[in-house]
Amino acid sequence: MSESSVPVYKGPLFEPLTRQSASLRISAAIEQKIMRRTLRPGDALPTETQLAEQFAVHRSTIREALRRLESAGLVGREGGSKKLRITRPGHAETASRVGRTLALDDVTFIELWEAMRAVAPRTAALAAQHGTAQSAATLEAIVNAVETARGADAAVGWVVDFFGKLAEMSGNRVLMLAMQPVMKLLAPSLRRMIDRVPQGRTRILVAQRCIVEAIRTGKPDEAEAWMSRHVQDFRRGYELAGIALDTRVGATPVAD
Amino acid sequence: MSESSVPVYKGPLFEPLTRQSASLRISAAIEQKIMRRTLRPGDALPTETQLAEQFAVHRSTIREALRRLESAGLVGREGGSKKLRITRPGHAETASRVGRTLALDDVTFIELWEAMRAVAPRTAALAAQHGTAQSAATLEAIVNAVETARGADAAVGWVVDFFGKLAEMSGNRVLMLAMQPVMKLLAPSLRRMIDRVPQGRTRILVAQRCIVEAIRTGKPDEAEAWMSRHVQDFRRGYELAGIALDTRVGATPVAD
DNA sequence: CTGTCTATATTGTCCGACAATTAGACGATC
DNA sequence: GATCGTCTAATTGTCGGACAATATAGACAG
Repeated sequence: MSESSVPVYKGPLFEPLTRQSASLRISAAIEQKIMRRTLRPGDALPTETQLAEQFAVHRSTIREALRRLESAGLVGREGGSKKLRITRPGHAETASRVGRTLALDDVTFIELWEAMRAVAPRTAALAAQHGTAQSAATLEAIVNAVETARGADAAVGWVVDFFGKLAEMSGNRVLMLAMQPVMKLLAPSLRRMIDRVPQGRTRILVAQRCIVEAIRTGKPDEAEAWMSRHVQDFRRGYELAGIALDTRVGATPVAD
Repeated sequence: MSESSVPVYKGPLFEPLTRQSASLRISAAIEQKIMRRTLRPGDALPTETQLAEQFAVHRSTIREALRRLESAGLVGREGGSKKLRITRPGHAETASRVGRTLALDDVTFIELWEAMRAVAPRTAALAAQHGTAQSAATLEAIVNAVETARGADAAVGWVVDFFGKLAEMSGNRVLMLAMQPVMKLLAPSLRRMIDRVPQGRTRILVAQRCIVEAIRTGKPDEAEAWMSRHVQDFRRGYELAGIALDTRVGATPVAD
C-alpha cells in the first residue's frame, strides 16, 4: 500500500487565529487555578473589585469572566450568598447540559437505546459487585414505587430513578454521568410506551425485580443478563407501541 | 413491605430562593428561544446594542448574558467573525465539560476503563454496521498513523482519534459524546503505559488492525469481539506498567 | 450566649466613552 | 467580470465612574 493511500486529516491549513480577549484570558487563568487544585471547591473567590485590581482590568471585564465560569459550573454561590465560591461542577448540571446537547442534536430514540444497551448491563453487573445491602433495599423500594405509582408519569419517574440508583450503586461516576441524561431523554417516550402497551409496566416490574434479586445476592452475571433482557424489552415495547425507532427525542421539550 | 419502608427522596424542603438577576433572565430567555428552535443554529444574533434596546437594559447586562450563553456553548462566533451566531452546542465543548467534571471528581482509571469496556465494543459493532468504505479507509489511515507516529505523545493522539472516528462511524451521537471525554481523560495514562510497556504499541496495532478489518468486511460481531479484547489489553497493559487501577486521572492536568 | 441593629462591603445594573477591528460599499486594476 | 485595495460606518472589547439594593460583620442590649 503506497504512502499516498494514507490520507492525513487535511483540515484548513491555518486556524482562524483569534486573539483572545482579556475576559477570556482571565476566565482561563481562574479555570486553570481550579483545575490545578490551587483553588479548591468551597474556597471563596476574591471580590470582584479585588480581582479587578489583581488583573489590572475594569470590573466589567472581571464580571464577564465570572459569568463565563459561572455558566461553566466552576464557580457559583450557595443560598442567597453574595460571594462566589468554587463549586465542583455538579453531576446534575453537567448531565442536564449533556441532555440539552443531545436534544438539540435531534438524537433519535434508537441512538439512546443503543447507548442504554451498551451501558446498562455492565452498570448492573458493577452494582451487583459493589452495592451494599442498604442501597439494594433502596433500589427495591424504588421498584415498589414503580409498582404502586399512580399514573404513568410517576411510574416513569421512578423508572428513571431506578437506573439512577443503579448507576450510583455501581460506584462508577462515569457510568452515572452517562446514564443520567440518557434516561432523562428516554423518559418521555417511555411514558408514551407505557400508555399504549398495557403489559409494559408489568414486564418492567418483572425484569427489575429479577435485577434487584441478582444484585442483592451478589450475582453480577445474572444482573447483567437480566438487564440485557430488560433493555431489549424496552425496545420491543416501543415497537409494540408503534413508536418509530428514529423518533427524535428532542421534539419533546426537555424540562430544565 | 409496609409503605413506611419506601423512603422518599427527602432533599431540602425549600430551595434557597434566589431572585434571579436581569442578566440571568435574559440569558434564560434567549436560551429558551434556542431550545424551542425559534432561533436555529447558524442564525445570527442581533447586535448587543439592539439586544440592549429590545430588553430595555444596558449593554453591559446584555454582555453578561451573552458570555453566559457563550460559555454554555449555545452561541459562539466562527472564525474571527464579530457577530455571534447560534451554534449547536459543539460536542467538543460539551465533551470537554464532561471531562472537566469527571477530572475534578477525581475519577479513577478503573472507572474510565469500565466505561470503555461497556461502550467501545458496541460502538465498534455499530461502526461495522453503518460505516462506509470511505470512513473505513480513514480509520485505517489513523491506524497507520498510530504505527508511524514518532513519539508516544503523537501515537496516543492517534489512538484517541481512532476511537473518536469509530464513534463517528457508529452514527450514534450519544456514543460519540460518551466516548470522547473518556478517551481524552484516558490519554495521559495511556501514554505512560506505552512508555513503560515495550510491546504495548504493537498489541494496540494488532487489535486495531483486526477491528478495522472486521469493520471493512461488515462483521459487527467480530468487530465487537476484537474491541473487547482491545479494551482488555488496555487494562493488562496498565497492570504490566505498574499503574495502580485506582489512579486518579484528574491529577494529570487536562489539556483544554 | 442569643437576638437586634447599624455601618460597611459587595453585587447588579446603569451611563457614557473610546480604540481596535470588522463588514460592507465603492472604485481601480487586470 | 473578477479580484484587489481603500474608505466609512458599525460593532465589539474595555474602560472610568456611579448608585440602589442587600449581604456581612461588628456593636450592643437582653
